[in-house]
Amino acid sequence: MSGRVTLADVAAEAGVSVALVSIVMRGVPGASDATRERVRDVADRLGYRPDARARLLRSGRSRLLGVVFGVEYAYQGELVAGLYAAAEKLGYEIVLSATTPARDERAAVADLLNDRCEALVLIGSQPPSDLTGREDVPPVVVLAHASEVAGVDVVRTDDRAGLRLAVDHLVGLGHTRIAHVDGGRSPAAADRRRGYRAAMAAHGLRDAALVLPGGATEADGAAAAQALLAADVTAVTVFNDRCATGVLDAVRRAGRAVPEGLSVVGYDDDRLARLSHVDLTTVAQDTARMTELAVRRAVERIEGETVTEPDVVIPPRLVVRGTTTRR
Amino acid sequence: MSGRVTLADVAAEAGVSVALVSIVMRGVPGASDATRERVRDVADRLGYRPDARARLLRSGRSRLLGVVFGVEYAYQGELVAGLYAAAEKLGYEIVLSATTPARDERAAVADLLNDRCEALVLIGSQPPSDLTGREDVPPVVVLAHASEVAGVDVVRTDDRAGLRLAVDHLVGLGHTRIAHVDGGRSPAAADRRRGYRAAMAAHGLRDAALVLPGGATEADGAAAAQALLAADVTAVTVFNDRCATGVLDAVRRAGRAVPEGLSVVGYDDDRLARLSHVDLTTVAQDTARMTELAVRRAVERIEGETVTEPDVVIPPRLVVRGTTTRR
DNA sequence: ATGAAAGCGCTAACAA
DNA sequence: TTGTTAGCGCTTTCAT
Repeated sequence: MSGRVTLADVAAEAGVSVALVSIVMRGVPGASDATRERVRDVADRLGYRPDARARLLRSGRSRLLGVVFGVEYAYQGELVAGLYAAAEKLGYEIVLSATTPARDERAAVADLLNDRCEALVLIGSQPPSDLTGREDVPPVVVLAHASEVAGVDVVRTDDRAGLRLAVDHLVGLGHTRIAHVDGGRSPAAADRRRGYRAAMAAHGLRDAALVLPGGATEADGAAAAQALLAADVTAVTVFNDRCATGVLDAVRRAGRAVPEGLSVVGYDDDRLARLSHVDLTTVAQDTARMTELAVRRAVERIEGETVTEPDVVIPPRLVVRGTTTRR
Repeated sequence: MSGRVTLADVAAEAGVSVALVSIVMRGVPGASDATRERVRDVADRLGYRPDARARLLRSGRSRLLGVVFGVEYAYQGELVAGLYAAAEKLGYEIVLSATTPARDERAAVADLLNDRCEALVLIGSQPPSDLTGREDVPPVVVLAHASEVAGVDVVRTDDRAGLRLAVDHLVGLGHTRIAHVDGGRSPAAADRRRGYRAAMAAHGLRDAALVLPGGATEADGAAAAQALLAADVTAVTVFNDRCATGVLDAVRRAGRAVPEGLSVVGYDDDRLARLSHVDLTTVAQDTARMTELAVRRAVERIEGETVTEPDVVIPPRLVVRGTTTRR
């Protein structure tokens, strides 16, 4: 069995009180260096591991940050990795709770709540109704997309600006007939679609705007490619890189060259886009900065600091690669 | 704050003892239906959530299954989803601990151990040395690849048989010059490579066997494509579907048609392979069955049942799609 | 069917 | 610097 060795065991073996061992294990002041070393030795030898639960129970705090994410989305994985790093720096621990096709965000959140997380970070989902209205609920930070839900913090990329960047780039290359493949019900889809429309309008291209139904995955992109080929366009902005990859592949297989016959811009700059054989022009989100800020915000809320701006918006960055060209 | 409502609060409000509320909340016998209903009502109204930690602390058991997985691998995500489902059926809870580029399996496992998980399921990694030799360590189940580590259970697909299936299929189509793109340091790579070699030998093609260095991602596959094009082969088996996708794309962009100029077989049957525009012939692992068996095995160990076969091997299944053809 | 009391492993006051 | 004590929220005897 795991964790059979308790503080008391270590204390007995080292010939000191449990309180002293506790002090040593936590690394707080209040023990002599000699004792410290001896206790550490004994603990190591016995294979002592602090019982996270007992510790939290007593201290009244968990220092736990709950993270809800979709286990099938690689880009969300990158965010999770960033959250781990950021949390560690601030002395908090990450508790993961995945959504799956059979497990919705409500279930994911419930687990986190039972674990007494001090704040929740939501990636790729909106706060379920459990989290709103109730009084005894921890602070919530929505990461990487906007949220209309009242009382939650948001850390996100300026997706409108992102699409503005994409459209500007394409217009700069001489394109005017530019379509947009939509993200469907994905939380960030609406913002990106609006950004596309606004950018087109800003270039006097309001009437040329064309939004095609899409989604968040390669299959959605491949499906959208048919409509895209039928439409009279020379360029397209796509909801995200996964979807763009699908577009790319289907378009090429239909015999239309990219970028010569069609310029394609993705979104996210995920691993996929950077692959040399994909080499996708895309809008990059500053993942490291976003995760850092999300954790910082969560901690600010936990520690009761006053937050002036609940909606933190990070500027995106255009990464020009090989799927766009002058028309 | 979360979880401010305690058993005692509910008890006071309902006018009963905490012990009775505990009985009701756990759904065990020992309370009248009337009381049961009243207590439940009060608990709901107060928004009571049992404190997982306190509960575990006292009961001595956690009913927690720790899962280590790589957050960037979609296929592992499918396994995680299956584990959630299987664990729920048996009344266990899943605790996720991700490995990331900055967080190795040792760190991931340490967290799980501190959480007092009663068993560990490892996907995509081998047990770190912390887990071996020590006495006070929970049972470990390695999922989806073989392990040489003593004392751990393994639930995996018969990868040798999987490659046998792939090679048989290609030979049946008339191919004899068949290469294999390797999985590099991935835990399952060695087995698949050996399976490939054995299958080639079985067809009298030992001398035609050609193993090319690859890896687990699209980029690795794209890189391997160069060597593949230079080699005099008409077909290739690839370590996994992600890598195969990279191969596919790079090969086609080099002007070689698939399957006409090169037949390609992947491995995993992940979402990627099923996409209509990828349509990859591949070896499918029975994900649902594997996760089910992994959880079952973990629970058997926890409950001290005698296990006769520590290495559970599931047969793979060939899924013929559009990337293979007669030569 | 219900309640009182002990204690899980730990931390936090406080005392020595 | 070190030890003593109380108690976190819950489950588990054991009474009633």
